[in-house]
Amino acid sequence: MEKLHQYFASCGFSADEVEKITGCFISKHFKKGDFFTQEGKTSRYLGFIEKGFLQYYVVIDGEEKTTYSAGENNFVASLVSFLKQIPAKENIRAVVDSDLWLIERSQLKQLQNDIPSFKTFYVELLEWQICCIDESRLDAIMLNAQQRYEKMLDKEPELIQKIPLQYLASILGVTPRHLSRIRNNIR
Amino acid sequence: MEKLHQYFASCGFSADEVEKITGCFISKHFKKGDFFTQEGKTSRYLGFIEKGFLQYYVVIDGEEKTTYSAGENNFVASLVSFLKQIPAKENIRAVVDSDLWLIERSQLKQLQNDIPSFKTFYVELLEWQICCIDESRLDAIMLNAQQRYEKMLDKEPELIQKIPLQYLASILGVTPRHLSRIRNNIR
DNA sequence: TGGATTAATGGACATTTGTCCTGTAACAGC
DNA sequence: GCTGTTACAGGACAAATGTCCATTAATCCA
Repeated sequence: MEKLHQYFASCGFSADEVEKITGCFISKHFKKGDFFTQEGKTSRYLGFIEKGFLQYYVVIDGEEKTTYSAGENNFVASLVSFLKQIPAKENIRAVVDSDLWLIERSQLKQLQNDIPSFKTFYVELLEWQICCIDESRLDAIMLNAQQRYEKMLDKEPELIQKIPLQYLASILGVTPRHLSRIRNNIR
Repeated sequence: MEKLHQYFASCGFSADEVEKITGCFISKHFKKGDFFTQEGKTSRYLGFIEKGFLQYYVVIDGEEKTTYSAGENNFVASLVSFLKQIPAKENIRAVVDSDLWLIERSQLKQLQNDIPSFKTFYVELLEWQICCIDESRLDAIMLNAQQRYEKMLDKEPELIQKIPLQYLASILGVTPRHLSRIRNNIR
């Protein structure tokens, strides 16, 4: 069974509701490097990551800086753009081949009208997103680059094999040169 | 008129609703240095900053690291603790004398039941909080310390007079020694 | 499959930022 | 007003991280 179904089933929706909800999503495959969101374009979809990993980044002085990243079983969106329907400030791209489920903002609102408990679910989803962003923010402040690398090694070991190191460096907030030093330290 | 009233009036609530909503808040004065939230304690209140400025921080190896800060007309809470009702990971304290309005989570839920449009308001508040956190996160990544200082100089000039420089340094994510260098550069 | 392109490693050096410290100024309480 | 305490500025040095580059390894695709 797909992770999307599992996810909504585990949120306490009935089988019928899960069908109705997941029916609002369309599936889309993203090849490594494909864009989910591009800077300047307004985000139409909220995505659920069935498989894969996505990186949020901005370009400053021609250099890519990662602002966030998200893996399987999580939702993905340029939140400010999607929520306010304004052009995105950031890019989001798949750093490995990824399978996503997409839903439009209008359908998300429709579900809130059609299924009473969905509004509560949506509030909880927003609260959850806040917690996730918060954790990533605390990590960035409380851990140094090596500790963040070790945390990633621990949480997503297989991912580190798949992502090009230059992306990984950007996700960790350091240069590839410094990531090379960190990897050397650990050995 | 208080900023709290103005805030809810500007959100489109009727005069009666504004009265009912603001009636759920209690006012509390925080002297410079007083704690709004302490690490390890579960946050009971969501606060609205009528006047003042608050700093969120964690202590690592005996050193305070600021994770977020909030000024007038904004809400304040250790969000994860308040939302999930678990012990807070961070401290929040007033860095200048501050006046807050406090509301309990249960009353926040009650208002959502009593005033239909309040649930929508609450969703928008959460969405707004996400946008605020997001902006602070992007600032931390996209700007260097001097640019963050200049942005603060621009946005909150009077605040910089009032906050002890050691706090300001922590808010900017640098040591006091380095803040001294930055101030020197700008002159 | 071979040649061209891209990615990873790590040396040498530069820059940024932190640590430790000292002198001075501001302030609080008696 | 004196005195102990705390806050601020900045020198000297150290550590962390970035820049630039050359070498080697991996990957792509005609």
